[in-house]
Parts: sequence; structure tokens; C-alpha cells
Amino acid sequence: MIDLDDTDRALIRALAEDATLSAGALGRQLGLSQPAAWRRIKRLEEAGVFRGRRLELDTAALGLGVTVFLGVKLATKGRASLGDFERAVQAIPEVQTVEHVLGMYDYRLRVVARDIPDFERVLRRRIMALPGVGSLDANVLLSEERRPGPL
Amino acid sequence: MIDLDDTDRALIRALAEDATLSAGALGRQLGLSQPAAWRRIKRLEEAGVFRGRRLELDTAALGLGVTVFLGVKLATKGRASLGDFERAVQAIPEVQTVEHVLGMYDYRLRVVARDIPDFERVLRRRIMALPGVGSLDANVLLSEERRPGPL
DNA sequence: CTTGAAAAGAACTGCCT
DNA sequence: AGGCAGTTCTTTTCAAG
Repeated sequence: MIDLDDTDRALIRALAEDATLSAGALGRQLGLSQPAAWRRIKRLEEAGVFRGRRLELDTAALGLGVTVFLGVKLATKGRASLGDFERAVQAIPEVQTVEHVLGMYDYRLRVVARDIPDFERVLRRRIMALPGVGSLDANVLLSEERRPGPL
Repeated sequence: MIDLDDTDRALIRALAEDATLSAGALGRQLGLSQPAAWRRIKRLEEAGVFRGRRLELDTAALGLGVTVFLGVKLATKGRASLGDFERAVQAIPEVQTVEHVLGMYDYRLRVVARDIPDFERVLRRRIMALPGVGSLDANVLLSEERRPGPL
């Protein structure tokens, strides 16, 4: 962990929205000189606060019009079941996110497809072929908003 | 929509993992010259394939050790209910993601907190104060893996 | 699409307040 | 800590083949 002042928080917020901002541009935005902003970024990087700069894709522009969240409950709960499931699910390209969770479900999957017929194909031929799946719940994404978090 | 060749797909895959890659570095990785890679990137950008370059934060390094997914079902389903809920949920900084979905739930929330006691505070004072909440399901994140998607 | 070169901008360094 | 001024490096951008 690391302790942040308000300037660090503002800096992280700005970078979380647009990771292409240069140290100079950030400084202007925060009322700091370029080297001052740069030193703060470096310090945060070295503290391990940044996990990486990722490119967010527009799935609709790529022809992937359907996003479905699946809640998976495994039928068999042995030690091997988790590994089997995780290995098999990683071979499905339509699965964008695999979350291992504790609670109502064992796994939560984010699945994308071109359209509903395409999603049915993925569901029947891929998801339902996964080892040890007990029950499935589905939710279709209508809209989504992401925010930086508390800081 | 836009049609992509294999090189575009490889390019998107590489950028999705590390958005800091320059056109030159990408070209080397793909067997293209720097200007060729650069033109492809530009073309994809203009086609609206890229939604933005975001900085991924390490929530643990920021002292946010707990991530919980909440499935929310509204009790009141009028037109106004959705707007009221969305407005109120946006005022909670601990809510990182708001997904409006169709199916078992009406909304899915990704909530972060420092620890379990802190999460209980958020749950009791913030989430349960949201207007129109009928039922709540919770899942605690153990681990997570993200992948680029089918392309 | 490639090579090569010029121009722009960003990262990094010392030194000083 | 922050600012200033400067160097060095990378990246963008524009030639021409």
C-alpha cells in the first residue's frame, strides 16, 4: 500500500480515463510542472499502483452486438473441478472475463457474441460443454457505466 | 462495423494487452514497417474500434482489498424507478461499475472496499439506501482473468 | 508497403528555490 | 516537494522509391 495526497488522487483519476496523457498534459491539468507530474507518475508506477494500460475496444464496432453475463454454479465441487473448469473455459474465445467468486455462484463469465443466434451457438456448443457445470443464470447487458472507484 | 484482416486482429490483440506499444514496436512484432503499422492503427481509430486507453489500477495496492458483485432486483418497476436508481447509484464512489441488464437482475454492481467491515458500511449505509431496491445477491471476487475476446 | 529523414514531442536529469 | 532549463530519446509525420 501507499499513501496518496489529493494531487495523486486527481492524477490517478485523470489517467484512469485516458492513459495516453503525457506528463506535460497532466501537469497542465493539475497545475504542476511537467517534471513534477512525471515524478509523481514514476513514484506511483514503482509502488505498483498501475497494473497496465489497456486498450478498451468498442465491441459494437467490431460486430459483437451481444454481451451476456453468465453465473455458473458447478455440480461437482472437488479440487480438480475448479482447475478443469478454468482450463476449459479459457479455450473459449467468446469468454472475455472469468471471475472466480464466492457466494451464489462459483464463476461469473462475460461472454460476447455477434447476435443472439451466435450467442445460442456459443451457449450450446461451448458453455454447456464445460466440465462440471451445474446451473446457469444469464443476464443480457443493456448498458454499462464504469467509474474510477473511491480512491 | 469494419472488416479486419488477420494482421488487424493481431494488432488489436497486442494493443489490448498493452496500450503503450508504439507503432514501431507493433510493427516489429507483426513483421511490418513502422509507418505501415501506424496507418493501420489510425484506420482502426477512425473506424471507432478503440473506445479509449484506460489505466488499469491495482486495487490491492491502493488498499482496496475487497471486491463484491451485487445483483440488484428492483422492487418498483416504473419508468421513474430506473432513473432514480441510476442517479443515486452514481453518487456512491465505491461502485466501480453499473450494468443495466435484462434477466435475473435489473442491475449488476461492482463494488470495492478496503476490507469486510468497510464493505459492510458501504452496504448498509449506501447500497441499502438506494431507492427501489427489492432484493440483493452478493458474490465476493476471489480472482479474475480478462481476455481480448473473439475478434 | 518500404526505406530514410526531418520535425515534434515526450521522457528523463541536475540544479536551484 | 516543486520549478526551470536543458539533453536525449522516441514517435510521429512526410518524403520518395
